[in-house]
Amino acid sequence: MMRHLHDHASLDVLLEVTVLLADDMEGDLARRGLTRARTAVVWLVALHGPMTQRALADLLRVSPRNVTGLVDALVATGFVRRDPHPTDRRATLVVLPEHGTEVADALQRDRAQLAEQLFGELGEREVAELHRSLAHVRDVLRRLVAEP
Amino acid sequence: MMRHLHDHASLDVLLEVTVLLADDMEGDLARRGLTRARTAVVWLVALHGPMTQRALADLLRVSPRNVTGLVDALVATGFVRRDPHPTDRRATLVVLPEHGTEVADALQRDRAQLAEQLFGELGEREVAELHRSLAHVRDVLRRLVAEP
DNA sequence: TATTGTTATACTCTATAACTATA
DNA sequence: TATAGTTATAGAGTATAACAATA
Repeated sequence: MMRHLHDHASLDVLLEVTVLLADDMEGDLARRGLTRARTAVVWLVALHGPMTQRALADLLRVSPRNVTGLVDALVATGFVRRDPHPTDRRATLVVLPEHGTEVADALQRDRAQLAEQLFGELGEREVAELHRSLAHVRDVLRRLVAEP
Repeated sequence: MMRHLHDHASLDVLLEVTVLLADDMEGDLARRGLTRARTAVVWLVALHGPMTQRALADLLRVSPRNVTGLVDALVATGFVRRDPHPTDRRATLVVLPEHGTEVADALQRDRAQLAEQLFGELGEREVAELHRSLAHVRDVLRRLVAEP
C-alpha cells in the first residue's frame, strides 16, 4: 500500500519531466528556425545519409503525405535538398546541404550540453542506477506500445 | 570522458521513454474518445472542480481562444458542460457532468495501472532511487525552462 | 501489379488580433 | 478601463483517399 503511493509519485514526476524536456528542446529548436517534426527529418538524414521520403515515412512512423509537407518546409528554408534518385525515377533523395549539416552538428552539441546539465551534478553511481531503471521503464513501454 | 558517454546514453533513453510514454497514453485516450489536450481539461476540472475558461487557460498556459475550442469539442461529445457563472455574467463555468466524472475516474485507474506496469518489477529501493534521480532531473529542467 | 510521391480534403492544436458583453 | 469569451484568420502536424509516373 505504501508502495502504490510511491509508484504514483514517480509516474507523476516522470510525466512532468517529459513535458519539461519537450518544452526545453522545443525552445532550442525554435531558436534555430526548426520545429520538432522537421528536426526529426534533419536528424535522421544526418544519421543515415541521403534517404527517400518513403524511408523517412517508415522511420518516423508517419504517412508519406506528411513527409512531403515536412520536406517541402525544410527545402523552402534551406535545411535539406531534394535530389533525384540515381536509379529509381519515382523516388527522390532527401540530402543535407552544408547548412543542414551545420545544424545537425549544432543539435548534437545542444544535446551534449543538455545531458551535462541534467546529469552533471549526479554521481557516477547515481547516473548508472538512473540509466538502468530508465532502460527498464523503456523496455516495458516498448512492449506496451507494441501490443496495445 | 567515460562519463560523457554515459550521460549521452541516459539522455537517449530518457528521450525514448518520453516518446513511448506519450504514444502509450495517447492510445488509451483515443480508446476513450479523448485527445491529449482535451484530457488535460477534463483532468483539471476533475481535480479543481468547476472553473472558468480563463482559469483553464492560465493553468494550461494556453490562449483563451484555444480553451474555447477544446471546451467546444468536449461539450459536443458530452465530457463537460458549460454553466453560467453565478456572479460574473461574462464568465462561464466548465463543469463535469456524470459522464465526465466517470471518465476522470477511469483515467485515474489507467494511471495507477500504468504506474504498476512501469515500476511493479522494480524493487522498493530501486523505485526510491529512480524517484530521487528523476526529481533532480525535473528540478534542473524547471530552471532551464523558466530561464531560457 | 505494386510502389513513390503528389494533389485534395479534413481534423486537431496552437497563436494573434479585433470585437462584444460585462465588470 | 479592464476582463471573459467569442469570431476571424493563420500555420503546423497529422490522416485517408485518389491519382500520376515509374518499377
